[in-house]
Parts: sequence; structure tokens; C-alpha cells
Amino acid sequence: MAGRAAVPEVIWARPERTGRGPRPAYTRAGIADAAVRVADAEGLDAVSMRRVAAELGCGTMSLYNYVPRKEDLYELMVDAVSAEHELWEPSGDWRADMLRVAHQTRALMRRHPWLPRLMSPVYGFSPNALRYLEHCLACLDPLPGSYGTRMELIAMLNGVVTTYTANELATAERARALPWSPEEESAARIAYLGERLASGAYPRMAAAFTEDAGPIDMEAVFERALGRVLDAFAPRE
Amino acid sequence: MAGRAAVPEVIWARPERTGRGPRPAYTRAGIADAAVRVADAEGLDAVSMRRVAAELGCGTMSLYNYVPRKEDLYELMVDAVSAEHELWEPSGDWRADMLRVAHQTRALMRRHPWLPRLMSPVYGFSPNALRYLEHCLACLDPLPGSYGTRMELIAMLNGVVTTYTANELATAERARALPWSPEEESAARIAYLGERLASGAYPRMAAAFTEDAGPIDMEAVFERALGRVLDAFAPRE
DNA sequence: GCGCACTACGTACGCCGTACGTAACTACGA
DNA sequence: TCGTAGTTACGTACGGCGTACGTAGTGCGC
Repeated sequence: MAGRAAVPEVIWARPERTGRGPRPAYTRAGIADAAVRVADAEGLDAVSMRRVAAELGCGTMSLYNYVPRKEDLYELMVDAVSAEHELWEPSGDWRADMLRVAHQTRALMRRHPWLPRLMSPVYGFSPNALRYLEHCLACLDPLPGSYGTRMELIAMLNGVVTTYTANELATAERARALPWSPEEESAARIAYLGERLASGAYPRMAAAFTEDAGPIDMEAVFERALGRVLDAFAPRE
Repeated sequence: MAGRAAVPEVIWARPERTGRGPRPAYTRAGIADAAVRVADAEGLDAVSMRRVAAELGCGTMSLYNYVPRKEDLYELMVDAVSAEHELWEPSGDWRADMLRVAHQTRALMRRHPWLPRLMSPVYGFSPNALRYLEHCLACLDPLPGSYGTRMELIAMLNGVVTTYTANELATAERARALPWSPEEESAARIAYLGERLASGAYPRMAAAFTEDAGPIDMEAVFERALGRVLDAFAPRE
């Protein structure tokens, strides 16, 4: 038995190699990439210790030498794709910079539709998360106010981006497991909703849905949401 | 075999009783309550078809007569606790009313810490969700603007309440499964973070964390977030 | 009053996370 | 220099999970 401490452990604090024993055959980055590959191709639910081990070409239990718990594998995945964040020299216009950050995050989640599901808990201060946060703070240098306020801005913006994008992606991600098409699913839901609204018990809801008869332009909704969040932090004159 | 259609189905559109066959021994509400009881007492991960069936005192597979898929059990649970929303006659002050809604939702999530995890996907238009949304729209009657905008307000407010409360509850909910205490866990995370920040690579992050030396007042953060969201929708003069 | 839709539920399949034991290997302390 | 302790690799096994399927019994609608 390897005798891993039964003590709270942050995976990033654990050295990849201690020196003793045989050379590890895999790297943390390689494992993370394998997991990301599986998640991208087959959905997050396909990411099991067995599946990732198979992807790497090693035995299931060998993975546990690198990753003490599955949850840590998730942390590795989030950090791996966080490396795709492109960081730039802040422009001096914090609003424009933060908009760019938000759009980048959204694009990242579109590339990796499983990401919002793993972001829901506390953001884990992984190496790339730290780089990302530091970059956001740098972009916010021109904004007057305390660091606390700036952190609140980052948190709210991230939250809104995650929530909105997750809702959009949820349908598509769900479709992978379902035995019917997303169109059939939404048709059934709309039929039910229409029937309920026709009952007259929810007049305002009915009005809201007849007002926007056509499909909603999610991109515009997202854009307005971003604008509102940033406005809420703009210094009032 | 009962021959349930292999077709998308909204659980709320399915009648509880068709008239044929023996009287069902359980009700949808009873099943939902049993599941909520298990989740409240033992955490969401304890909610399995077997466990809920045992709670009801019936065989595992009997549950499937009422709930075609586990996902539908989750929908039942969300709807059941949504009934706890207290609805009132709108005061005419939409801002005050929406603040009250937000605080109520937060209290609901504190009573049922598993709720945020089930709210993450698209809000499902369950019966109680419809009542809740109609009530929110009624509170927003005094707000000028389209129904679309009002729906966006509700969505953003709900999103922010959910995100903030979920982050707060995540630690406590995780603790149930972990072999160590949340204090040990956070100590380990803080130790790691401190060491990273001491490296000097993240000067602004370091400054942010030394600025707020004491524990953060989450209640105040939440309150400020609510105010900002509502401000963002207030008509500009 | 017949038949069929429905309820109840036991069994079984193929997954999952992961505890544990064993064997091979290598850097360090004596 | 060499044992030994700490590692890696990984097979086996356990106790869970969701749920497909088959069977038996029940009571409404024709």
C-alpha cells in the first residue's frame, strides 16, 4: 500500500515526483488531457477512472497513484482547459477588457460543454485559475475601489457567464444520454407549457410567452446581461 | 411490461391515475416528500431509487411505475420544496418585493442544501415553478418595460441567488462525504494558497487577500450583489 | 364477465468508485 | 555497498448504482 495520508490534500500541493521509486509512466498534464479528450468526445458522464485509464493505456488502479480521488481528476480537467485562456496586456479600459474576458470564458465553455458542470462548486485556485484571476485583477486596475469590490465583480461576472452558458449547453449535453432528440424533448415541454398557460391561471406568463413568439436570441440576452453586470460596478458620477 | 412510451415525456403531463388497474399505493407528493426527507437528512447523494423506495416501504422497481427516470424524481423534489415559497399580494414596490423573493429563495436553499445542485439545469416549469414565476411577474407589474426584460431580471436574480448560495453551501454539503472536517480541508487549501501567493507571482491576488484579512461577511456580499442586480434593471432617469 | 391496462416487485446486467494486496523497482541512509 | 523504505503498476473484489425485463395479481371499461 502506498499509504497516502488520510488528510485533506490539495492536489496542486503534492509534488508530481518524489524521487523514490520507479519513474512514473504518465504526467499529470497527460492524465488531464486524456480526461478532457474523453469528456469532449463522449460527455462528462463517460469520464470514469476506468475509461480515463483505458485512454492512457494503463490499469485502472494505476491512476490512483496520480489522482487520489476522482474529484481531483475533475480539478485537473478544469485547470487543463483553463490554460486555454488567452491573457493579454490590459488595455486600460476595464470594461472592454472584462467583456473580452467574459466572451473568452463563454467560448471556452462552448468548446468544453462539460466545463460549467465542474465549475459550479467553489473555484479551486488551481495554477491556471490563479493566473486567470491575477489577469482579471490587472484588467481592473483602472477601476476605483477596493480589491474586495473587484473580486466581487469577477465573481458575479463569472457566475453570470457560467449560468447563462450552462443553461444554453444543458439541452445539448443532455441529448447525448437521452433516447430521443432534443427537438422531440423541447416539443413535449412546449406542448405541456402551452396547455398549462392556456388554463388561464398564469396570465402574465402567458403574456410573456406570446410577446416573444419567435425563438429567443440567446446571444443578445447574454450580451445585455454582461452589460448590466458591468454597469452595476461602474462608479456612479 | 407497462409499455411506457419511449418518447419524451414531461412528468407533469402524465396523469397520476388512469382509472385502470389496482389503486396506486403511493402518491407523487408522497414520493417527493420521501425523497426530500432522505436528501435533507443524508444528502443528495443518498437519494437513490433503492433508498427512496425503502423510505416508502416498497420494492425498488415499484417506484418506476410512478417515476420513469431518476431525473424525474429530481423534478418532483424541486417542485415539492418550491411549494414552500410563500406568495403575497405585491406591494407596489417591485424592488422591495424582489428582494423579499430573493431572501426567501436563499432561505429555501438553506433549508434544503441540495436544492442548488438540482436547479443548475433549465428551470423546469413544474406547477410550483409556474406559480412562483407568475408571482414574480406580478411583483414586477410596476416596472416599466417588456415582459422579456422582466423575465431577464428574474433569471439573473435567480441565477445570482443560486450561485452565491450554492458556493456557500458547497463546503458544508461536501463535508458529509469527506473523511476529514471542513476546517481541516480549508486549512489545507489556505496553506496551499498562502504558499502560492508568497511566491510573488500574483501580486494583486496577494494584495486582495491581505486587504481582507478577516473572514468575509458572506451575508453582506450577498446583499450587495442583490442590490447591484436590481440596480441594473432600474429605469434610468 | 372478459380482457387488458395497470400495479408490484424479484432478478439480473453492466456500470461505477475505490480498498487492498502483491510484485517490481529505485534512491537514500547505514 | 547494500538493505530497506517509499513508489509504481495493476489485478481482484466489494458494495453501490440505474434500470431492462419478466411474472403475477388486480380491477376498470367494454
